[in-house]
Amino acid sequence: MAKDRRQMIIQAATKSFSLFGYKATTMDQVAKLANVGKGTIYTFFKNKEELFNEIVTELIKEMKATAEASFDENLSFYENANRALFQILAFRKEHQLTIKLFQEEREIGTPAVLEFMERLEQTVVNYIKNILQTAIDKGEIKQCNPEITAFVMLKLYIALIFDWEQSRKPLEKDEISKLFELYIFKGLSNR
Amino acid sequence: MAKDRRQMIIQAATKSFSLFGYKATTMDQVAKLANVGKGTIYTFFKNKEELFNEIVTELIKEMKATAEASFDENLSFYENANRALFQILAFRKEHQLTIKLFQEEREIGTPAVLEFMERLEQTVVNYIKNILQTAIDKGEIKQCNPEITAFVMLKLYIALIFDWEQSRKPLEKDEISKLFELYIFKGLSNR
DNA sequence: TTATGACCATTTTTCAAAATCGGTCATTTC
DNA sequence: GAAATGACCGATTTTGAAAAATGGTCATAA
Repeated sequence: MAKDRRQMIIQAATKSFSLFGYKATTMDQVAKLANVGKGTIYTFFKNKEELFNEIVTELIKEMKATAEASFDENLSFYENANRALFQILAFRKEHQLTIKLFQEEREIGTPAVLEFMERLEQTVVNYIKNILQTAIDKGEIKQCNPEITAFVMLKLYIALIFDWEQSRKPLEKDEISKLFELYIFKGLSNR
Repeated sequence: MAKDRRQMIIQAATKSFSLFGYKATTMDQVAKLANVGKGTIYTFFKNKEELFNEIVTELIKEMKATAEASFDENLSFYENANRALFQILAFRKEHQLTIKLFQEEREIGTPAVLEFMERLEQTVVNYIKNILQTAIDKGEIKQCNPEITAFVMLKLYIALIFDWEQSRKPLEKDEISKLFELYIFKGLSNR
């Protein structure tokens, strides 16, 4: 039962963060869930925030892996970007930990959680940026600032998936995909 | 001094809302500023929220007028949309009342203020929607859902003006204009 | 050497008293 | 007598001090 204590602690903390968020998770709670003394946690992690960082760093890695897994060399830039963003935002919606943290960001604004969100956004933007750079180099898309473009693509996706359904009927997956193509890729112009 | 009491009250309330926001403005405060008894306010306005609505309705009208003033029949759809959105978001940044209300939305989330924000967004989307519909009818741009498109355009503008400068160096006005043209109008595709 | 939980300083929560608020209406003003 | 007023009311919010809880430590136990 008490084999790899470090793993037990991470498991327990993940569970608690997912259920209660960062702020409402106590170290006593984690210790109890992990079946270790509280002091033991501090032999593996400097403090609560580092324990949290360990977990969310892993989460971000997983998200990146999911996005990368959906990448297909033979598909167009647009197809790949669309897939990547969709995977990432689907991940957000499906994993209890990210759901809880998004809620905590909005409702409490816990600094550690805000930092995580920034890191997450930066990671996504960087990933899309790479896809963009490749497409630019291949001449598949116009010259453009990859950082700003990646940023805009992410914001567009968030607008279509999250913001739109704040007040209107949610859009279907392939509707979103079509709109994404229209706005960012093809452009509205007829000339 | 006590000429048009209604105007005095509106002036005083506007000042107080601009300085302290909706929640932190008291009816006593407004009465004092307007040099009237508190009861007098209630002979003109049903309650605090209606006084507020009167003022922000006027504000929204002004914004719309500013946007409409910058409209030029002879310019392209892109030019007009860009001008309209720029005017509107510049208005936001320059008027003390909107600045304060945006802050209150983020920091407190006062219901009356949230309602105003929704109304504001809806008005902007509707206005852009009209410009879009005209451009579609003229065949200047592709067939598209004008509501979603207007929504996306607004969100893109907000992303470029407000969100980007949360963490990075603000973009210049003509940079934003160029990016807007690139993403929404021309599209990234080289094919 | 490693694990632990009683312990500590600090922060957060609680909760009741006090203050403040939006709104009313009997009285005053013109 | 119509319009204006501010003392007043019930409801909500703020305050502040006591109590509880929390992150982190470290002397002791395993």
